[in-house]
Amino acid sequence: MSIRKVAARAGVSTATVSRVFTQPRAVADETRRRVMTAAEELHYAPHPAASALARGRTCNLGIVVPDVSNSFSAVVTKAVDRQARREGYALFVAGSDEVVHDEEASARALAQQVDGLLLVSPRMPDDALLALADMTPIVMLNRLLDGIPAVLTNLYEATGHAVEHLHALGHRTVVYLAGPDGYANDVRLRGFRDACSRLGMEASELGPFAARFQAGVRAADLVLAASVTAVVAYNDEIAVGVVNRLSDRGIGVPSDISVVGFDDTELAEMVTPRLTTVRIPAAMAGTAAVELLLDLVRGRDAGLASPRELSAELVVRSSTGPARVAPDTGQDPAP
Amino acid sequence: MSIRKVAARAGVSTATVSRVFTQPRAVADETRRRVMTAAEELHYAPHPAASALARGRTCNLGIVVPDVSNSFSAVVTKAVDRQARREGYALFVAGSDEVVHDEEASARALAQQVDGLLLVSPRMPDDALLALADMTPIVMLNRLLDGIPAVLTNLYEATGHAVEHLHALGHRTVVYLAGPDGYANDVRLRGFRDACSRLGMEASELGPFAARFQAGVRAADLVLAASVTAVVAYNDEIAVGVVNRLSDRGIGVPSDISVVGFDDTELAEMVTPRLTTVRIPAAMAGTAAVELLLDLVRGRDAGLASPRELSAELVVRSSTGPARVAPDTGQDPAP
DNA sequence: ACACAGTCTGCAAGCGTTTACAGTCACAGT
DNA sequence: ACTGTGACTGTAAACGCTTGCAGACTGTGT
Repeated sequence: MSIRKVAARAGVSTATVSRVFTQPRAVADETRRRVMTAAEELHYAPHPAASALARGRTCNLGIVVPDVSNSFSAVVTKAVDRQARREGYALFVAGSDEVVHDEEASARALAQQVDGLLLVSPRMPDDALLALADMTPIVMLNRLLDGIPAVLTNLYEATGHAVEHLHALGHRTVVYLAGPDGYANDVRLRGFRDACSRLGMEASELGPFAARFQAGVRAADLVLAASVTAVVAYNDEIAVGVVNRLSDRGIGVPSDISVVGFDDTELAEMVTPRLTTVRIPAAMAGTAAVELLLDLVRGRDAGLASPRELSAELVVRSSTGPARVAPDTGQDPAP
Repeated sequence: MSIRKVAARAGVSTATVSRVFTQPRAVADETRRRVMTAAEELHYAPHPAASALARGRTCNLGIVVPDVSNSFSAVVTKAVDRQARREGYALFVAGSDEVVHDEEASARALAQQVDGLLLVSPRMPDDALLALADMTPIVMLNRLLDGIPAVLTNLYEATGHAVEHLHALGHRTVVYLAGPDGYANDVRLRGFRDACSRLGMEASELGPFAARFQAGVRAADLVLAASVTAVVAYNDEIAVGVVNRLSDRGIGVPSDISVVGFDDTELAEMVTPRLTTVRIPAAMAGTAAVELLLDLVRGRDAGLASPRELSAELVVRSSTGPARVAPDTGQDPAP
């Protein structure tokens, strides 16, 4: 089942067979048909490794995500997979489990055998990223670094909207539940702090927490001890953990405490109360990232200039509501 | 950065460099050190495609899942990714979106460039599977076919337990919400039917539904029209959709209707009420599947004999409870 | 008739590794 | 001194495909 057998059977040279599969129009109709027939009869399919070796490209892409089973990552991956396949590329996936070392190792390993690499919320140091970018084209999601194309969202503003929303509901003391260190957390945190100080709200922070449900459950008790009326959580999973634990302890959401999440994963609509959350267009980001990446792969120098920015937006549902009169914080609202 | 440059720099032949990377102990210490130094200085790393071509193996595995962003698939994928990496393999992922044709196409495409393939709940016809198995070693999850190794769960029994559980709670009319056609649905359905008839329960079926939340929402109204007191749903997502919609319509779960899901995804603990569900050990299945696959790849003919069976079990939570007196079904219980 | 362009095909040299085989060398045994 | 052994290294032929180059052929314009 090598190209030679097919060539022999069709009575042509291997070059012709190769052309039939890579540039069909360069071959006469009659010849092409003969070759195709022979190929089918022999169940021939070109050998990807050989092809990759000869052409210097693999027609494979790779994606490295923090957590394969995280809903946000999964949605991104799904979109990427879809778009990649549509463009004729197969997709490697690797999860780093938030471990920087593994992330870097996986990325380097994949870099060898792909035409381009997608890094979702990478946490490795800048120079590691630049080194990677030297090996293969890369595009990042949710990370900013000069010289590396990226797809971002206006999360800073959207976080501000979330805080404004809480402020408008009468909340004056808010806590931010941090996720794993990194750009993704930084931008949320900055948006949170800036908005709070702009609006004169009392802002505090807890964490970092793992971006998981159980971490949220754990966080809830800390939140309660912090005497706040509102919580902004790093992502939906943490937010849901908080909500569940609060409910278990008899604290009403949003009657006693309001909770805001991030991502707008499917989860947000499934839990009770439905989660107010900052929607990040994960699927769109995945698709856009693949397009950007393929532009690079194909030599168009798009995107290096300025990162592509998508719009995140606050989705108000039922986990946020009017603030209760603040618990004994010792300070009254306006006189 | 080819092996030749390294060889030149280290003053040895390419064969020696190659050996340093593939069978280090076949090279004298001193030589090995020289080669390593040269390699590092040149940032050399072996070219995977060339290596694959020469050795006939790629050190890549592939997995095809019905839906990348589905929680169950994602957990399996995560475990597979982890185990594969641990064994020195990179992982291709492809989602079929439940489309049989895409599933088969993806699988065939991947089969070319992997040492082995994992098929999660494949829905393609038997002969397509056998054809695939001719191209590359494959292992299936949640599908049974003579001659192809698989990892299964005793879902038939576990489904029986779910029905018994409902029966014990006094339920006599149950509906099963079917998922996409295929083995996974079949085994649930058989377990459901058999248990119902064994226990003398009135069983009905609706569907098939897509294995998604929204499909469950839609199903809920059909359930209500069917005048049953209990529901067994194809998976957790559908179950949660049902629960949510029922709640929205003022129907209590479990006070009015009990709901059972499948998979025991993280979701099950996050929603209100927490979901009674049949736990399928997804991560364990993924890990086991990789081990089985690698046994095959490495030539051990394990697993062909009988599929590896893991145990699924009913996890009782709060979405099931004592049956209400049945609505006007026109028939009384025992006289 | 002849030159020329255009279309199609084949030749053969890679692409970067691996590995069977053979060669070299040092050393131990006789 | 000679052979045998083992440890190490090099030679060179694959692996299966791509592609620049050139040759063969057909048809057109003059």
